[in-house]
Parts: sequence; C-alpha cells; structure tokens
Amino acid sequence: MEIRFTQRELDVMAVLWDRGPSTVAEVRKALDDELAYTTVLTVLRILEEKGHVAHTTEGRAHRYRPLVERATAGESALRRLTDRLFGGSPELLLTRLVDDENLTEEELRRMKELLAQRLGEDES
Amino acid sequence: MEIRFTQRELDVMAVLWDRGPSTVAEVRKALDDELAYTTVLTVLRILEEKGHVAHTTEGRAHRYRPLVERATAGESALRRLTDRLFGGSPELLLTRLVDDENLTEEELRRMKELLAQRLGEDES
DNA sequence: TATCGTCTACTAAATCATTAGTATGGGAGC
DNA sequence: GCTCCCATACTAATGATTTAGTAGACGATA
Repeated sequence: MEIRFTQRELDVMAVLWDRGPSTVAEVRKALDDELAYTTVLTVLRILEEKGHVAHTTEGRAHRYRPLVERATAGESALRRLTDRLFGGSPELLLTRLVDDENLTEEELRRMKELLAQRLGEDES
Repeated sequence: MEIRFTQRELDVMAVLWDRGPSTVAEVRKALDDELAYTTVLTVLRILEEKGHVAHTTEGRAHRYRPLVERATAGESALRRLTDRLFGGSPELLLTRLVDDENLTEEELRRMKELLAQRLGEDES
C-alpha cells in the first residue's frame, strides 16, 4: 500500500492526526499558515475524494476524520526517505536522528531499550 | 538551511549520491522509471539552476555532481517527517523503523551501540 | 564532405497542486 | 418572513512540476 500526500495535504492530515476529528474551522486554526477558509475546505474535499479522510455531518458543519493511520502513512514515507536520502541505510538515518534532534537522555534511553527488546525477540 | 526537493528531483539526486558524478545517460539508466533523455536533462538543468548540482564538461557531455550533502538534505526531510508523520516523536519514528525494515541483528546491534555512545557522551 | 549518432539548449505542453472567489442554502433572531 | 451569519458546493485562476519535442552543435566515419 503506497500512500503519498502532497505538502499541504500532509499539513492537514497532521492536524487531524494530532487533534482527532475536526471541522474546517478547527483545522484552519491549527495550521501554521494563514489560509482562506475555502482553501482548507478544498484540501479536505480533495483528501476525501482520494479516500484519505471521511466526514460526518455535525449541525451544518462537517467533521473530518482521517481514514489512514498515521503509522501507515509514516511507513511509506519512511521507506522512501531511507531509500532516497540515506542510501537505504536505516543506520545512517538513526545517526542523523540522534545527532540533530535535541533529545533528552530519557528518550535516548527508551530508544535504546526499544532496540534491546527487538534484539531479544530475534535471539531465537 | 531548508532544502527541499520535488519527488523527481529527489529521485535524480539519489542517483547522484549513490553513483557519484554522472552523465545524463547514466542517471537516466539508473532511474526506476523510463524517462526520455531530455526529461532527465531538464531535471538536471533545473537542479543546477537551483544550485543543487553543478557540472563539468567531459568530452561533449556534462558530468553532474551534487552540491548538497545527502546528510544535509536528510536532516531537513527527517525533521519534517518526524513532525508531520510521527507527531514530533523520534521514538515513534524509531519504532516504525525497526518494525518494518527487515534489519539484520548486526544492524540492530550497531544501532543500539550508536545510542549507547550517545548516552555515554551525555553522562557528564 | 555528407551523414549519422550523441549531446545540450531552448521551448512548450500537460498535468497536478495550491489558493481562493462566488453561489447557494439553512438556521437564528428580529 | 427577512436578513445576517456560517457553512458547503462549485468553479476557476495561478503556479509548480513533470514530461518531452525540436533545433542545433560537434565529432566520427564512410
């Protein structure tokens, strides 16, 4: 399953994933850029057309919800990113990830733990 | 520094990063999609216009090389990906990374080691 | 030298993404 | 009922991306 969003679509999807089901006005307010109400509406309509979101009617307004899991979309994007920008090496990606983000020690520890677990499972 | 490539530009850059300086014909052959020679040429010219690649003349052909480090471009993309698709959580990203890729135990071990090192440095 | 193949430069068409305007309709309040 | 506000539906313009054609330069070669 290959899911791909345009830049703006991704902005909007991120809001829905963060906030949960939202109306046009809510999405609009949550976006970084100041867009016209109808612009946000249009993006949502396109996303609906493509089958990435659906809406329920709430009074006179529509409340949009994502139909795609954030993780699913992330998987596609991550694959592509690893491939194109890190030469297919997840290690290089991780290097960059832990280098640049100002992660807390706690976060780093949990990440290490995650790998430990994964390694444990594989020791069969 | 915010670097962003379009989809196709990224395909082409990936070839240059993988192969090193390449001619149009070489890039064309390395791409997954079958594009016309002139199409590849155009993408490279645009990339040059934007300052992302440069070329040297080699016989009658041009040999293009990246002017942007793969890691630098990766940094920008990774930041955006983390933000939009993993709710700003590098941990979630890592979860997905180690879940989906079929990584070898060796790779996982090295990734864990990487985090250990990073943790060691921070224990000041 | 005439022609063929290969290469770049220039041009442009087609498609997709982005933005937003206008039309319309319904509900609230006077 | 009339008007205002808020909402969507429809339409459209602009701009970016993607694709590739045509022309012309240049070297090899028959």
